[in-house]
Amino acid sequence: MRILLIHADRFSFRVTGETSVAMPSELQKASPEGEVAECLVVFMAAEKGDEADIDSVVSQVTGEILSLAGQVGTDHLVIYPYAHLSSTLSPPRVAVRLLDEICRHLQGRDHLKILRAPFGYYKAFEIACKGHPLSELAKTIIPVRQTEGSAKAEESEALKAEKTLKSEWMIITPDGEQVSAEDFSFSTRPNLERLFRYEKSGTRISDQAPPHIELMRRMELVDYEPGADQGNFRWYPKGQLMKRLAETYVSRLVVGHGGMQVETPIMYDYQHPKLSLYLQRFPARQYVLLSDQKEYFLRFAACFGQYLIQHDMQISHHHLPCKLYELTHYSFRREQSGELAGLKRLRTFTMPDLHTLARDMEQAKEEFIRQTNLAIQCMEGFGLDFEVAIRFVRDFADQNRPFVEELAACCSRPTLIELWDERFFYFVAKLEFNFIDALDKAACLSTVQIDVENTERFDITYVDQNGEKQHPLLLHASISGSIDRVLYAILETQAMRMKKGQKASFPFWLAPIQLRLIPVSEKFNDACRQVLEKVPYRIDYDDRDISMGRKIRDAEREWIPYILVLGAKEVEEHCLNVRTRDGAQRKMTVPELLSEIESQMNEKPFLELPLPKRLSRRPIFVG
RNA sequence: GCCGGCGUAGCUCAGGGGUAGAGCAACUGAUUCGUAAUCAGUAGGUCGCGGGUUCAAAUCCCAUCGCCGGCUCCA
Repeated sequence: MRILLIHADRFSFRVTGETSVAMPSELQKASPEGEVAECLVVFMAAEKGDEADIDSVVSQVTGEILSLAGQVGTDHLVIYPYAHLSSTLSPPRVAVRLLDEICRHLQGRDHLKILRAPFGYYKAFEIACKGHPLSELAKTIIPVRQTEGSAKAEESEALKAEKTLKSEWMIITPDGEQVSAEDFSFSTRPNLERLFRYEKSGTRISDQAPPHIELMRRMELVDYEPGADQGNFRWYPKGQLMKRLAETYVSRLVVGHGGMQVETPIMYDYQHPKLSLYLQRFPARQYVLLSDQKEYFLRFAACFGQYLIQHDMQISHHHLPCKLYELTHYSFRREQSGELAGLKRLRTFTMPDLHTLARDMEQAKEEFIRQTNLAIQCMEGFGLDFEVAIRFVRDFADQNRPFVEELAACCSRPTLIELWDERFFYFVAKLEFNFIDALDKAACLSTVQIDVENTERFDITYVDQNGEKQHPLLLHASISGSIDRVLYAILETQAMRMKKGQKASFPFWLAPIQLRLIPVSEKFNDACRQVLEKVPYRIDYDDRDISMGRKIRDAEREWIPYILVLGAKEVEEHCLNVRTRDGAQRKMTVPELLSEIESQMNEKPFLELPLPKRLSRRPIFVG
């Protein structure tokens, strides 16, 4: 940071216009004009690199100012952002933060009178420099990298709070019985015990890579992309198909539940007064994008976009509960590099995000239960097993016993409860469905939360029976959790089955290839083509010039649910020889086969195969 | 982000200061096949990228990127 200090007999300024980095919030913190008699004027410009250690820059700058003010004997200070002091300016966000901090520190000295000029505006000024030896001083302040102990000083309030946060762990059974988690007999719920130990101590033991990583590549679903930032994957046709199917399924569930689907921007103004307040609770966890001079952050969920819509909506009590839904394609979280893990944790991911405005706590609880049931239905559709954890602020749980018991009952399994003495976050209740993977590690999928803070912060209101504006309660829900993570859970589930010696398989509606025709020899290619036309599912045929045994093997390794072998016998008898994942072979007609499949689709979405139907025409994406 | 391990052909991996290796896949040919791998041949590599040491580096050293694990973290 560069500073220029001038001891003056007189100083005045006034704002004349906005620059490209103007932000309205500055005008609330600083005056648009001002005039002082005898004073010390501090011109300053934040430079690139200052963000490496804000605290050190602030303490050095305030040190310089206080020392000079003492020497020249003045109590009047003018803090004046002046970009022209440097040719390597910091981002505006950093500059404003430095200004704020410096002013805050100086204001701590009661005797000082401080006048602050706004950042980001053109200003006219007049100055009368005293001209004595100490009256002019220019300095360059360089951040001192702090030692490791204090490097975490930037830690946000919320994170600090979480560290000191004490919690109690309970288990509640579906019939409402509650015991301390330490005393609960986990013998029938080994995964619940794993979740509890994992949540309580946070340590894990593993020396292997999660098995879904090999599977996602071998099955040609998803892969790393070395040309992108870490945690940004490439999706091959089969993976992209499964992803779209999963997305379609979840979106249909939510819209069926009353969610009004919207789409909101993926990037937001870093200086937006309301958003930046929210962001400060969780610093340095998002991608920042520089466009022209302005900075934007990439959303980490649909919250912002939906808050901003809800703020502008006209909502009466007749409209509640009011639900906005978005499939956030994409959400971005700049996780630490060491935290990334295959499809389990990405930096760019897709997540369904539902926000429900509720009139009062009764309505919020009602919706909470409905959305929990929807999440259960969703997990069943994906064929996923899960363990339930619910976190409450203790007072809320005490005052809402019947609700807690009803929740436990509708989860119909023993549920882990965490009780917090105080509320440090925006929610009073948070339900999670946790998946336990092949390495006994937990990952959160579905979640439902009651938010008691953000409708006020973002000024979201509805008009009640008396015509008065009220802040509603807000429910956050992700019915499936991240779609990428759903795929991780499906693959891990299959890896666990294989470990037990069982055959892996996808739910029929999600299988990229649902049926494969295998001609006994080239002579039957035509017959295959005829069957192909009669089957309205994702069906292909293996016309490669290789042995039949080999074709069977390849189809089995792709986990294809139905393998149809076609030779002289079948053509003659007008039937199909159907091989299924259980190894059985059955003779069936096409209509018989179709009616069996119909029930397996179970009213789930269907999408066409985005690949050539002839295997001989299909390129190879991975080894 | 920190600590540790790894990076050689499209894939899985061997080699370890002096001519770059295998299996599978690909390609060509033979084969026309009855329920988890038909046979033969051909082609394929700046040994992650960048520096350094050396007569000589895939090999040793430094730096960097990526992957995996642990810590931390997951609004």
